[in-house]
Amino acid sequence: MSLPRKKMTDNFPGCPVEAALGFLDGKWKGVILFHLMGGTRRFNEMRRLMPNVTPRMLTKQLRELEDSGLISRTVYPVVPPHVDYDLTELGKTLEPVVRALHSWGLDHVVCRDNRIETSVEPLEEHNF
Amino acid sequence: MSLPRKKMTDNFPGCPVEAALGFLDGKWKGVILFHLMGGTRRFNEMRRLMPNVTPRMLTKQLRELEDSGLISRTVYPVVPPHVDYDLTELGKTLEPVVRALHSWGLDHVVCRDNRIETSVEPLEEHNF
DNA sequence: CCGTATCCTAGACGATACTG
DNA sequence: CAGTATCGTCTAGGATACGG
Repeated sequence: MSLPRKKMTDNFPGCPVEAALGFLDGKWKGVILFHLMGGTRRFNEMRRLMPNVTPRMLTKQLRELEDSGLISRTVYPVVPPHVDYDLTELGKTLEPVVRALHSWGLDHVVCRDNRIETSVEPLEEHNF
Repeated sequence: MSLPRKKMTDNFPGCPVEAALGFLDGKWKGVILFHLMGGTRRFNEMRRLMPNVTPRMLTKQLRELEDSGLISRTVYPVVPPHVDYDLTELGKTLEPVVRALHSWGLDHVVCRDNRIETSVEPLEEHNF
């Protein structure tokens, strides 16, 4: 039986920090989680929040987060299609981590246009 | 505090979370920072702490962290060579982030022994 | 002790176009 | 609206060997 061929040498994290970062690996995962902390989001809503992410990459990162158990994908079989993305309970446990990252970024990095972005129009207020 | 940039050519992050993660990008940076939180470390000391990292990769990640302003490298011109790595003041500001990652890893991931599991929800396998 | 020097490959990431 | 399908580039990361 062929196991998914990836190098089996050190496939597994040797340290909790490495393990945790493994879940955030990927260019957009942290940002996706951050935006989902503001509540349910739909696909094109995310695209609007993250204008530089191509649909292909957004799909890929969302699927990986879903496979990791951090977010859920809910499909409503209607026309036009309606898909909701949410944090799972496990995903919500990452909030302190994402909050710490966000706080550090605010304190130590100047973002594009010198403008600080927060999640746009959150369904629930979250003050960081 | 000065405003560090990884590289001048880097795209500006569109979100503080993305910005912060940019500094931790790389397979071993988080773990390196974590170990340096325990105090000054020397090169081969780090190798012992991270047995799976090749010297090439360790050097590379250390240099990038240094370029980011998160760690300092102190060379003592003696024989045999003696080099100390430490967190800078900026690097120390990342401690809450690294601690959050570490804590999450401890709470939700079981490392070693060829298995990785979460304690919250059943997870499919991960390839790290 | 503390690294470099080469060489190599998988896959991450992006651009663009298309679809049920 | 919410994605796929292709194709292409680039580089992070590893294996191995050597050097001051």
